[in-house]
Amino acid sequence: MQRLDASFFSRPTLTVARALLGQRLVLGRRVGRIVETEAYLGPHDLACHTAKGRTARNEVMFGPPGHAYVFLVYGMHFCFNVTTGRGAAVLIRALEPVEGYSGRSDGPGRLTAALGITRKHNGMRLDAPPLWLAEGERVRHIERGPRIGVDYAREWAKKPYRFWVRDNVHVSLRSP
DNA sequence: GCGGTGATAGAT
DNA sequence: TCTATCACCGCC
Repeated sequence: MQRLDASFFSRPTLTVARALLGQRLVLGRRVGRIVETEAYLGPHDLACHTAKGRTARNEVMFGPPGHAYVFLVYGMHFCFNVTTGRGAAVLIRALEPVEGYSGRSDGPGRLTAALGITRKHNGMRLDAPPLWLAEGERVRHIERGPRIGVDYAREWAKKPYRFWVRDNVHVSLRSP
């Protein structure tokens, strides 16, 4: 499988969020195809963690693009993001299983559990094993809508920064 | 629709 | 130190 490299991640965050659809996320022998993403644009985006300033938790988002930003939410679920630099990142929300694991990987918490992604992967580069992204197949139809669970972000909550593969059954079910 | 769960950040 | 809050999920 062909690895995605720095030139892929060093583009505008919305571009990367769309381009990640159809690509493969690999951890060890486990492989999933990305079918749903959300863009978090940086400190000016009130839904983005970096909107509250630069902290130890979100530090990796200010580093070079193409690294993992992993955090724990609600005390039990890890969320996996791909950094795009300058305080921005793309949340991976759902995977279609390809090989190496069984069970569901629709939803940010479920996909990290399915692949075995935890806090220890935070800050890792994504262009080399064990955790990396590989070229997948082209996506025919992309749909977009508001991001999930960011109602606190006022007008930013309505912006259509969530992207998914049309009619794919592995897109997470929660309605906007 | 609501509770479980714990790290985080800001207040005290 | 205390407390509100949180890119969620599973069971009611």
